[in-house]
Amino acid sequence: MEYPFEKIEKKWQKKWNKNKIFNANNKSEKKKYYVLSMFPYPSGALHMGHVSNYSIADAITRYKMMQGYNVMQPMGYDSFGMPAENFAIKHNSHPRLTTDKNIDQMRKQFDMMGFGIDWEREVSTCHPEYYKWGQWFFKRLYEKGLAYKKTSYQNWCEDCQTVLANEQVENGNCWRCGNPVKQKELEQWFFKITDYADELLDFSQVIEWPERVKTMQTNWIGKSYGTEIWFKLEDSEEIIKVFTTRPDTIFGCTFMALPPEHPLVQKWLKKDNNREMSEFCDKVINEDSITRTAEETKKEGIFSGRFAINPVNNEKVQIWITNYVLLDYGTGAVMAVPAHDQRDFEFARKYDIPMKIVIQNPAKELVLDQMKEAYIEPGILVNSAQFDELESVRSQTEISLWMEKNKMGKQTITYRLRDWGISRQRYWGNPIPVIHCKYCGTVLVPDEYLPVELPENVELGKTRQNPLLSAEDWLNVKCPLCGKPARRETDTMDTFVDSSWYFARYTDSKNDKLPFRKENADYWLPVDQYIGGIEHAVMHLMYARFFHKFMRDLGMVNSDEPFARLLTQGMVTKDGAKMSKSKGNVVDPQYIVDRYGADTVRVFMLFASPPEKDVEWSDEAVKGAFRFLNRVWRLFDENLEIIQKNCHSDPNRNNYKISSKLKKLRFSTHHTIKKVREDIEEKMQFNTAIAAIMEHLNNVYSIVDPENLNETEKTFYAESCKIIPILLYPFAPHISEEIWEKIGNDTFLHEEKPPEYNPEYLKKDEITYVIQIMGKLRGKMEVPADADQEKIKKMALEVENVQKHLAGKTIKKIIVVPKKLVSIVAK
RNA sequence: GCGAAAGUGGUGGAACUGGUAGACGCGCUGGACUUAGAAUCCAGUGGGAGCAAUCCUGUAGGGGUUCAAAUCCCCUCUUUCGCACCA
Repeated sequence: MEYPFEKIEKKWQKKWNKNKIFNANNKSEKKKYYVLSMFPYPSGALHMGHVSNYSIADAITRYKMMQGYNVMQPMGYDSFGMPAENFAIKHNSHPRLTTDKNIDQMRKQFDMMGFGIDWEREVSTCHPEYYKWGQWFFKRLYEKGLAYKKTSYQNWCEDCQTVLANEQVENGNCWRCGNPVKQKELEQWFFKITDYADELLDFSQVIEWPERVKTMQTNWIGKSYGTEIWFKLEDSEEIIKVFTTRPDTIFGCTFMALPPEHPLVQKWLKKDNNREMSEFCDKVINEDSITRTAEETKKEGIFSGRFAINPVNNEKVQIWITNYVLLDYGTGAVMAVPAHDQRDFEFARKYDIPMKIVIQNPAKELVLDQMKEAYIEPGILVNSAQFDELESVRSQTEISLWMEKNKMGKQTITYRLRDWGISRQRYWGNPIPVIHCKYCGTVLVPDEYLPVELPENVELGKTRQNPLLSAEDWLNVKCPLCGKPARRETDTMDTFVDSSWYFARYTDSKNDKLPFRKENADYWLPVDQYIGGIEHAVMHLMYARFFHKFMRDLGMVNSDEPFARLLTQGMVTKDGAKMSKSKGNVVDPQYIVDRYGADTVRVFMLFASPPEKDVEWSDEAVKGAFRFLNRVWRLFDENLEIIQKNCHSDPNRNNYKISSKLKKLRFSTHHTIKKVREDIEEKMQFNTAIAAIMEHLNNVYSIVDPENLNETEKTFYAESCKIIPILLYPFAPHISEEIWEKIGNDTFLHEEKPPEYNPEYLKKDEITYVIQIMGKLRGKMEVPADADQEKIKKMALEVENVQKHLAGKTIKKIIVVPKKLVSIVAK
């Protein structure tokens, strides 16, 4: 007989709902605990990744409630974005329709899983009540000089008249029409995240973040110290600034490398009318960024016909236009030192550009003709005028200071991090609250007119350009300053903007005067436990940190970091691969819940592996989880009366002697309490916690005749049963509540404190020692707990198998590891 | 190429600051119950030798430190993830 999971789960979901136990108060005597899972994109149905993510979050939520915290677990939807727009284009519908439908479905499925969500705080980023405040933040950023416009190159499809994301470029062609993708220079909005670069490198205010996420962000920001060097052009007063981390190699610079996008190159192109040169530049620029940055791409270049002057020795160096320099890193220009930089070396060999050794290898003298690769190690400076014979690493500061003094350059810091481009030429996103006026320029929409609502009557799919251009009523407005006809900005914001502050909105999600009240934010923030996929390690998590710091600088929050603890959970795989429609290995949670119930799915997910690791889906293992819950159910079903009668009295009250079997069970009870609590509280390792409960259940089942126990034993037996629903509650809440009620309680389990273990019951009279001889296991023995070292040694030597192995050998040393083993060294 | 993490039975995974490798689950084998199946229960289960006690071997591969290594160090291989012509 299977336990009636369907009835039980519905019953308790209703009860929780009715009693609003998951609706968190913004004021409380209790300490707060904010549990947040990354909100989902409403793709339609819940998938296994969601189930895994939210099962972890819910286990933490419920456990923290038991510990007496005022817990908030909110939920919402990251509901703007390309998929909905693409779907609408394809099916000639509207993104709002499908989005709302998907959200309704997902909300139902969240409830079916029994997650303890505070639905009163629900947000959806595509609702005007929410996106109004994204626009509000845009304005604040603009006012502080942190939102600005600049041109940048984008993937562009001439035929569709639209910008394409990298994922919409298929083999260099547009995903929709198949025409080749070009690079187009466009005006785009940016947020100046680089202003916060140094602070984003500082992780001292986060309590627990995985090291690797911090490393990834640190590398992404990529702070490097170096020198900016100013090269004059040979035939003009113009200056090219280069950035280098190796000023010690400056005397070895034999050419300069510029990207085709460099403003000087663009200028020369117009001036020279050199066909070869402009063809080369066109080719490089028009390669989409994927191809261009691929490792296999060959280094290519063309001589610009111009020379620059190396300021340190006034030597003429050729200026080359190349495909391997990036416009937006450093100063967008490179001083090439082929003898000491591998990329420059390859390039120089290919185009027969001279090289010069300026750093000698102290171990083995370098000879130009024999070099097969650049020498990038430290060494001794040569051919470097007054710096000859200096050690290269130590010479760096000296050379930089000398250049600074002689106005040839300066010491500087460069970041790999670029400003955050937030412009999207799409409909289904948050409109940028800007109006363009011929006379007044860029004008912000006044706060009282926010939000700039998305027009509903747009032609999706008919016109190929940004649909907002087709909404003429919306597009043409009067300038708020001069009242003359003007046009709205048609770019919408990157959806990462919406998800950069939602964690704060949850603290006051219905507020229509402000994004949120400070008192609420100060009470709840930072998020105590954030949970989500590792794929967001850099982008989302860094944008959110940036926003949080900005909100702090506006005085809206008083914390430095949004997320105190971070757990990056693994993905759900099947047959060793990520579940995806294209691979056809998707398992639908709905089907599994219908068949086995939500508790089973949750237990499986948490039991299959530690949270940060991938979970390999297995139909068989799910049955195992179901079997376990059935065994729990049956235990209480078959022994209900005896448990019910005895579980409410203190097991220590009577003092009949108890058998060694019951002592063992008592040990199991208290050992399990200790283990489960440690696994959850210290390690967040739910798989071993569940394993411990399973083991304990096996121990309880080893008492086959509970009716025949004496009164004291019965209470210990009942205690061993009673802890099961309590410990299981965070993982399988429905069945636990039902059992809790069955054995005669009228409270909810989240009101029950995690049980305490009694250290007295964990003490053992005898301890098993292992005996090793020369590192090999040779015997075991039971030793009284109070035996001293000498006695333990003596006992070990008496063990028969030990004696056998010691025959004919002399004992050199005996090591006793207390409560563990005896190790004998003998020859 | 750079950076990070990982590699343990047939399988998912355990193993505290080095101290009985394989907890718990799945699968498999044998048995009980059953007309039969499902469900359930009992026993066994890294490989090899042996009736057995026991012994040998074993945590990707190779070396090392140690009384003792899955764990620490060095080298190699593989996989996964992230980033990438970063000057």
